[in-house]
Amino acid sequence: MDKVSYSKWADILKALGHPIRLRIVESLLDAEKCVGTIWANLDLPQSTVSQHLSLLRSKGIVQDERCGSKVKYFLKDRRIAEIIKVMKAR
Amino acid sequence: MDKVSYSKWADILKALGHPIRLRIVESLLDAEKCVGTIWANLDLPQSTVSQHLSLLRSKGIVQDERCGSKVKYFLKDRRIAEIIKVMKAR
DNA sequence: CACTAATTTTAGCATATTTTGATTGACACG
DNA sequence: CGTGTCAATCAAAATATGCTAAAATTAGTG
Repeated sequence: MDKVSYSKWADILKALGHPIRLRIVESLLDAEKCVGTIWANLDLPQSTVSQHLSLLRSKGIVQDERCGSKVKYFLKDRRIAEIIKVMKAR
Repeated sequence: MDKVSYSKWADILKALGHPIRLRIVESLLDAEKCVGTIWANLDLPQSTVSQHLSLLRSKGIVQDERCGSKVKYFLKDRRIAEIIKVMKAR
């Protein structure tokens, strides 16, 4: 792995390395969801959820798409899903 | 994934989410190494390396074993290696 | 024991991250 | 346009992390 990859992947892993963000990402494994739906599962202030989404977006882990008055989020990199699959294995 | 797993894996991913620690872990993929050898590849103060090793150890990512005056480190959880394999894919 | 090499630990400081209320922006609808 | 809903951003406080330098530990050797 070259230097760029090290810091890129370190950034990605760091972004995943937070319980709330990990839950958000896992909730997007099977389907895209809008912010309100993600928020509904998390018992946290709306701004907190939005900040975490913003971080995940800035690292290229998720992508958003406006859909009328809502904003949908979905996973952007297939490998993220694979990493989570490894974690869940046994 | 249950709540305990979320915070456990978030901790693990956070620990991996640092370029130095990622390099350390990657260097242990193929073989165990003593601190001096790990240090030699990193151009950092020895105590800094030791602190990163200590963190990786506290998260159960690596394990150490004293061997005379040296201390060897090796990966403890096979799944960590699998996560890195996913990262390196393409 | 004294000396050296290998490694860890501690302490302090600078930076970065996390959280949250308040504010702002975007959109739909009457 | 005014209002309500959904979501992003701002700003400030609290907390956590990373690094350096110095001191401490542990083991091997004469």
